[in-house]
Amino acid sequence: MSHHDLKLGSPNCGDCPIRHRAVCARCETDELAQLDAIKYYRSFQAGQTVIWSGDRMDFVASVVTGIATLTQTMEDGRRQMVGLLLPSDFVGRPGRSQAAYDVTATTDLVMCCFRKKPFEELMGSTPHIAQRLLEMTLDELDAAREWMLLLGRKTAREKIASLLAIIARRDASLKSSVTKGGVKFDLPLTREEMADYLGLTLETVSRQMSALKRDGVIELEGKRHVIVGSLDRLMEETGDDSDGGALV
Amino acid sequence: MSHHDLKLGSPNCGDCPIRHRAVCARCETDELAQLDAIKYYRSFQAGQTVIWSGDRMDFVASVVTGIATLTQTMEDGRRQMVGLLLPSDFVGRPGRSQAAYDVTATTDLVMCCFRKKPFEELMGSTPHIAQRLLEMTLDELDAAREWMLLLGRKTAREKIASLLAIIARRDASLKSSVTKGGVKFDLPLTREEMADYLGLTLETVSRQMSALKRDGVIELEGKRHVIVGSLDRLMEETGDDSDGGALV
DNA sequence: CCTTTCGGTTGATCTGAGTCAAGGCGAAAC
DNA sequence: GTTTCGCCTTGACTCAGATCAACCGAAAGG
Repeated sequence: MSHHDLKLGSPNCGDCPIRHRAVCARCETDELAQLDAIKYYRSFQAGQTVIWSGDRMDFVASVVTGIATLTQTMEDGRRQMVGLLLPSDFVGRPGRSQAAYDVTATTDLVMCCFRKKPFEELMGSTPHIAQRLLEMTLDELDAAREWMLLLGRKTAREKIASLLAIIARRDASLKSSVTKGGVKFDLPLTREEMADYLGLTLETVSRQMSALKRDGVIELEGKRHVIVGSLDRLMEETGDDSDGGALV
Repeated sequence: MSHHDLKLGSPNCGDCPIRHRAVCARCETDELAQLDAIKYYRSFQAGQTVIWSGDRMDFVASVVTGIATLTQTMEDGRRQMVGLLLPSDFVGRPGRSQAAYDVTATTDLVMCCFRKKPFEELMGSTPHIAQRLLEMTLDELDAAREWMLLLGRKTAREKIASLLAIIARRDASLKSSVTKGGVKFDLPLTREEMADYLGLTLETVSRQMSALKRDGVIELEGKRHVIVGSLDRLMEETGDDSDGGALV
């Protein structure tokens, strides 16, 4: 990871590279200065709403620390999570003035915001940034499509296993402690948030978590701390192809 | 729509603007020539596979005429459509050498392909193209997120109505014949393809189509030709907010 | 012309996940 | 220390959509 990967992020993004991103070809240090000039930080407490769908949004931002979610809500209250923002992920879109989704902090959250107008101008003059953004957006589109398969075709058990695998994987890469197959991590989501992610009810989430525990796929320490004995065993439950499908 | 919107497309893309896209700021005509130099056309018959997931893919492309789908398939055969490519839509991603999804022609199809290597180089030297691509990708991400809400939270009836509304809307904008509320169009998808789009079985699709007919929301002429008396009535069935939610 | 095939419809039945409802437990509040 | 509240679990029952199966009609192909 080069210093360029930090461009849209913050001083300590180094802690939290979820996905590896390609390194830029050229080095123009004044970009950083220009970005610095229009950036500011905002903090939110767990549970706080960052912005409501439809609200005026005059910034774009990237997550520094913590976790945020994008959700859509139907008139009658049915909710579907459509984005899970981890450190280094990006929110907002150049050329749009209203938020399209509810953005909520699920943990304490720090975001690095860029005022939209100057950011757009900078994007026009600095091809680099559009390219980085394109790359990130394409990654997110891939994630969304994986997610669509999950929502449309997987069983409740497979959905849960898939979500646990996603969290385990990112947690492992974060701590870069590739333990021999056993992994421990804290769930950053409540049962209800998991349900909104997976298109299930919270009762079904709870039942399937219990079932996976009963069947020895996972262990639970309290409600939030998960221990996965064997990641391979967990992966068997996801319904996914065994070969991780790492497309470059 | 300016001539720039056609850049990644083909001579007759003018026929098929599904979504309006912003017009570029500057006019550099040699871009067109450069793109022309690396492009070529490929035709496929309805039902033909353009490329299989995992296959080497040394081009990126955009749809000129016809419709293609992106689908993911699980080992046991469960299938989920994750993209519906209409004229002017883009496939492939710079910086990736393998296809991530099955791409299939559902109607006769003409694609405008660009050899990947030179396209990437061109993208490096022409900021313009990355910006267009970013914009298109963001649109697709939004569509994917709408789709996720559909897959995760809508009932079978709402799913069908939503799909019909999507097709009706694009068909209307294509023919730009904004009839007083009544619309006719041909379904470009089989019941099975609709099912793969919606995360349902084909039987459920068929039953819900019949139900919508019985309830006077739509009429059917043959199996494929749909008549929607009132788009508003159809929209009521989708579960979506009434205010179209046109975010700029 | 008959037969096969393909896409579609419809019925009967089954079942996975939703719904409704009753607790449990731990942390914060009083 | 006990009450409250938020989050989670579990049970009983229901139901939307899946599954299995029969059948229809149009087009293709011999």
